Amino acid sequence: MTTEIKLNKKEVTREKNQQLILNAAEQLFSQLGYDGASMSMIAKAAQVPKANILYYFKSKDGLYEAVIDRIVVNWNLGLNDINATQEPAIVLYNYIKNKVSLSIAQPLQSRLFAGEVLRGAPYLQNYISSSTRPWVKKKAALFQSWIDQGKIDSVNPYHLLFTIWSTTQYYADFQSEVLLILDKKDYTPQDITEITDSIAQIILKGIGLSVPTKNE
Amino acid sequence: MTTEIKLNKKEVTREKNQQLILNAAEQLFSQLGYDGASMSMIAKAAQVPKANILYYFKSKDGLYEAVIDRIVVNWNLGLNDINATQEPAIVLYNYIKNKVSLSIAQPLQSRLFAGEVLRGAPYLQNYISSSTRPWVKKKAALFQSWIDQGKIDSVNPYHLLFTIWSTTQYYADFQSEVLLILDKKDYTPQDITEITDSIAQIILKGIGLSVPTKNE
DNA sequence: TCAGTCGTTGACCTTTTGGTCAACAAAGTT
DNA sequence: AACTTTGTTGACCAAAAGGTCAACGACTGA
Repeated sequence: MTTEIKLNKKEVTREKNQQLILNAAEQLFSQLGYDGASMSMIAKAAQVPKANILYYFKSKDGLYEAVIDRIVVNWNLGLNDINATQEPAIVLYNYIKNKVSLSIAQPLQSRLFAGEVLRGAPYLQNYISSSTRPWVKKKAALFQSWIDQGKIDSVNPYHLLFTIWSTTQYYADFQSEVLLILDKKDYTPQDITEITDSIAQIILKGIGLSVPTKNE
Repeated sequence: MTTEIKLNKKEVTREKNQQLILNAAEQLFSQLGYDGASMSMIAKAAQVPKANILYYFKSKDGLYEAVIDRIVVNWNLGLNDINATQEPAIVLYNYIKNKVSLSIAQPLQSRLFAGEVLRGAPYLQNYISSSTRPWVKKKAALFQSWIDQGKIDSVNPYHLLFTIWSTTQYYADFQSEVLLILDKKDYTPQDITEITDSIAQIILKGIGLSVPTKNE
């Protein structure tokens, strides 16, 4: 029964090497896109022979899918942030705050994902249809119930969600443009606070709420 | 003096062929990215020998830059939409409406641009620094003056602009995701109205304005 | 200890890449 | 008509792409 407990030396190094490769691949795919990043570049970055990557992941496609799978798993962990039991203002504020933090903390993943979607999401269609869509549907229903109870203004729940996503992801995906315009080298902690506040203020007030004061 | 008036047969076909090539290149670069689209694919799509493209544009880089230049020129035409003389609500509403229309009418351009920025904007840095940044600065000053006059709420003007950009572009750049979630094949005219209304409602109310009734 | 499995890797393969070139066609100039 | 300039294009090239393979190394289990 406990077959997965004993980790051979082999299995340990296997896991380690795979993560090493995935890290390098994530970095390069995010920076250069699927076609822009070559197997030999990834091999060099991971300090591993190219043939070794092919041994683990079968093909470039396989590697790319593995990279995306890992991101999706990670992101799913934080997806259920929207909790129905609290007040709308608190729920939405926390969701926005978390999304901004996540975007800025993990821009590579956000950008890789964005690049995928930009090109028609060939590797993500299944995931979006089977995971994201039902999740969105549930949250849209929650928003609708808030509307029906008069807790928030009447807005299309889907577009409300898209508005939150677009504004929060923008700072990761279009980081280079934002920083160029703001004439900065990086986001400071103060920037992150300002971004969160701006977005939260506009969206919350925009649907008839006010930003919650600090009593979570 | 009037050397540019007489268009030789040569110059005419030159212009025509260049536009043909640029159209094909725009399409393919937008769909597949810089590295994903190859010269032979573009040549085939434009129904022109590959060597001919190289003759006109010198290199793949040259072609890419030409494609981007054309887009930038087109976009600049619509950039000065924000007009200081009218009421904030009307100005912003029209700007949002135009941006949504433009995004959905010209998704290829929006996505090509987005792909560029995503990868660090290597070909756009100069343009952003020299054109976009000053423009943004001016508009931010206008927003600030509205704030000082108490016409709109106090929000960071830059982030207000980023919010407008992100929400309006989202429907072009992430079209595949949006359509998958909404379970649609294309945006309908009604969708466009709903998108515009949602965004305008949230953002305008979010800064203390109300959506203008139909009297431009 | 000794098979047998799993992992490692340099050499090698085919295909495609961006790009060159030389020979030729077509227009403009005199 | 002769000459020059500009455009056209198939054949070609070196480099790099993704991927295969066979020989070898290292660990495990009996």
